[in-house]
Amino acid sequence: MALKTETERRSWRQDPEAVKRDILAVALSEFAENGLSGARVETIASRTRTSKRMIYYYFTDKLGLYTAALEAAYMKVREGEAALDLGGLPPARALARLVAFTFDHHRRNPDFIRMVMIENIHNAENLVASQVIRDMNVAAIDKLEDICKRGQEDGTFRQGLDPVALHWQISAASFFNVSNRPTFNAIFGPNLFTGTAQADLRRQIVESVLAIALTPPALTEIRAEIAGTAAPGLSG
Amino acid sequence: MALKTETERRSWRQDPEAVKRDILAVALSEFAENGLSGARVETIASRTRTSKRMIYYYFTDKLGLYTAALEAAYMKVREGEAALDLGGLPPARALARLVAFTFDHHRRNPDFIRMVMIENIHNAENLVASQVIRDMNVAAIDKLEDICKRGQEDGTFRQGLDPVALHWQISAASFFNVSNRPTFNAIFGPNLFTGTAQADLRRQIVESVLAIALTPPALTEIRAEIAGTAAPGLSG
Amino acid sequence: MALKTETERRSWRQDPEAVKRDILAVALSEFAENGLSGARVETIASRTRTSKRMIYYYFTDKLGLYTAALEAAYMKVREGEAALDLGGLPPARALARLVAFTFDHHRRNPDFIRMVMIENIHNAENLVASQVIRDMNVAAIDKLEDICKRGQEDGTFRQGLDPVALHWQISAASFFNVSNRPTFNAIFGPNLFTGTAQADLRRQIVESVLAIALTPPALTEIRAEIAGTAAPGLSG
Amino acid sequence: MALKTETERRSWRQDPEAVKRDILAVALSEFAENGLSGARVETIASRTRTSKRMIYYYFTDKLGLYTAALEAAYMKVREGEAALDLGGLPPARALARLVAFTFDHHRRNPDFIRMVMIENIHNAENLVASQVIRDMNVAAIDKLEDICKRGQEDGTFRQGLDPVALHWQISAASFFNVSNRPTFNAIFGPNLFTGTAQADLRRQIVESVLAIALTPPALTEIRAEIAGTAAPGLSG
DNA sequence: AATGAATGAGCCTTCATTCAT
DNA sequence: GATGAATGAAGGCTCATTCAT
Repeated sequence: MALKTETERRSWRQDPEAVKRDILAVALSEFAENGLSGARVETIASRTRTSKRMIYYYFTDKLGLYTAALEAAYMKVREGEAALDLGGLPPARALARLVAFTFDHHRRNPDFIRMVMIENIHNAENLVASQVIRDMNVAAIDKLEDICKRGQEDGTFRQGLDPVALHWQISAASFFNVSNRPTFNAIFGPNLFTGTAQADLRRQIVESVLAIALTPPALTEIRAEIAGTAAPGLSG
Repeated sequence: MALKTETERRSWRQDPEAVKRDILAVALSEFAENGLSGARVETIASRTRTSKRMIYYYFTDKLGLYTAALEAAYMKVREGEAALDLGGLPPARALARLVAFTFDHHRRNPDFIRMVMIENIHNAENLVASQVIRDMNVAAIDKLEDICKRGQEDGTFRQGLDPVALHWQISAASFFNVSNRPTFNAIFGPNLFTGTAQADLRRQIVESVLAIALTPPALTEIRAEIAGTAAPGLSG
Repeated sequence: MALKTETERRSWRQDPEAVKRDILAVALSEFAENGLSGARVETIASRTRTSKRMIYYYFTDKLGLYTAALEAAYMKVREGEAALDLGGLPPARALARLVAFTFDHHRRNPDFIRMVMIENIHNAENLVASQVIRDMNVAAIDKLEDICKRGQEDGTFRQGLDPVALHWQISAASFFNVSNRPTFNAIFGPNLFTGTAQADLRRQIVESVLAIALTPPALTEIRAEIAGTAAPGLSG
Repeated sequence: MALKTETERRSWRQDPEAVKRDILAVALSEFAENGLSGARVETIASRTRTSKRMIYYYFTDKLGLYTAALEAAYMKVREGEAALDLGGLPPARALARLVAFTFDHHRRNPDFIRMVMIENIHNAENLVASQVIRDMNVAAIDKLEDICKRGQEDGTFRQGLDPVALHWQISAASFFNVSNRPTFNAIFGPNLFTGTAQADLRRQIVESVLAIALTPPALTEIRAEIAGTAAPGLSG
């Protein structure tokens, strides 16, 4: 099969990590597109620089490859999140930026969203089995927890706020925006997914989350602030 | 397989509609559980009172059966929604009740949620192909459109409100609450899915949607109202 | 593959039992020749009038086919044994005939011997799992038990004789004669497996078993008898 | 796989014979357990202190390794037999001891028995190909031939006795006792393989062989002898 | 309308073996 | 001598689908 020339092969031989990365990248895209049972090992292999045999050499079986791809998807997204710099922003502004960033980040990573959808179809069985992913996600709301703590200390955030519940709110809107776009689009048309409508949605989500987290006076204040300036952190 | 007595067989013979319903119910549950490629025609047939041949007789092929199951899922859910009686409620209260109802309704119909997830994985290709479903969904926001119109007429709702965008907001939270429960639960634990936490979430979603739709004075007013009474429409 | 004409196919269509028998006969010969892991489903199928797919349709998997073939081998051999008529022979003569018959019967059924060898290599795991075979074998020493009882009643057989132990003696020689012929032949040459040498071996085995079972006087008597007549029942 | 420390490695480095012995021991046990096609080169390698590559380096291919293991099995057993000291025993007693020893020796070497079974399944093809084994086996009945000669010279053994046929008798019982234990046990229960039953079987086999080899008067005599003494050579 | 039998394409996986260093 | 990486051929098995009655 796979007609690969001898020179092509030599170039990446003896670099197992590169081979694994290559396989993983293809696998991620195939699984994201077709699901666990829908993806074909054959197809994955053919899009790879290596052979089907090497997939089994490095990943044991189809499920092993899927799990590795799932982990890779999480890792990639978490790395992107880590790049988010909330600098010395005051809590309210930091939260606003975090929400907007999440909304944009999810839009930029549809493969990750699809992998999570697929995992949910499978009742998160493989995610549960992966200690790697569970560890990563514990750290995922560190930023949010920090913001909440600071906001409560300086009195701008409500007391009794649950960072996990707040994360749920942020995720719900940002995730749904990508995951359910096909059906929503099919039923109600593409209007909501154009540039300006998406910007409106994002603004609304930021608003809603702030309204949940902030005390009324702090909310009034930041609204005035935002209205008075072009929000540089929200562009994306 | 499944040893079915002759008398059992006769009971539903000559009733093609019953046979189709039987097949459809099984198919829905199997597709919802395993996805399109994950579900097995063999398994569906064995859980049916009929044979595999009848599936092909009535539904042509696997995809035909899947599409029919998808339509059945939508139909069942839309029927449930139709039962919602917003009576002569004033717009704000009607909206609050609609949001709460949607949240509860989605929780009660995980199979429907899963079918929609699966459709999204398949880029809504089969939903697009089904005129039946598209028609149903146009009617799905009739209630919401009516509420918006009435709210804008009596001045309690903001101008320039888009019913579809509002529907998006309502759906996002209600859908995500069911669709992503497995992964969310796996990562952050089950706390958010207990009775009281779910009630909190629902209240928050109602709040957020009202905050988006209502004018500030109307919002202040309904908050006072709700605070003063046990909200009877939100139970469930 | 398997170029089988349409007319060929029609002749045995809709006769599932014939198809199963056909598969089973081929499977028995292939497993006996190559062992469980050595046999190829592909090869079995190609020697069959049907396709590989039907093997799985009727026998679930390779192990299922193997077990069925093992059962078939036992069944065939036990049927052959059932044909042995010990009539109203006195115990000593009946025993002599039984031993000689077993020796001959094993020689005539090398496939059965090989299946039992293979089962022993697999620690009799599949035999243990087959209730069918275990039941058959309980009946296998009925004849011998009857002979022993009669012999002890008329005083020609020793007291305290164990039919199972006697069966062991009979089997050991008769089985080994077939099972170990290849290695024995390779090392010591083919002399022992020629017609006259085999006849000598058989006579010796009959002698040995009688010596174990009979009381000294009865043994002396039957030796005289046998010497005086050509043993018609022992030819083979 | 198998994390082996550098120091471990050095200890047997530069000692090719030790490496070969190590491989051979593992191979013997794996082939004996699983047969030729059932054994996995991978598994053998992993149980070894070396790598898979070394197997091919030293033994060319799987069949080469199997043949070497077969030879090793024969060699080990023949060495054990060589240790048997028949001293200056009179022929009848020597024969009795040889039979008893063989019975015990086979019981102690089930791996060897299984290798011979496997060879028979393969029609002794590899044994035939091994000059080493054929030479060894010619010597295997030297002891027996010597006993026969001495017995015929002193008149205690019958004339016209074939040492090979006698070897066949001894082997049949001793071999079958180990080779067919799994199936026999599965069908008739474990009774025959307990300590006392095995002792009975051994005594019976010794008896039978003596009955075949000795002249009637010599037989009577040795029976008296054995009855009068605890047979020291038969313990095991 | 209904059914058990049959089918071919293709899927996941494994095996013994060899290459490059 | 020694090793991890790599390979092609094939092996067991499953899938949606159709045939003959």
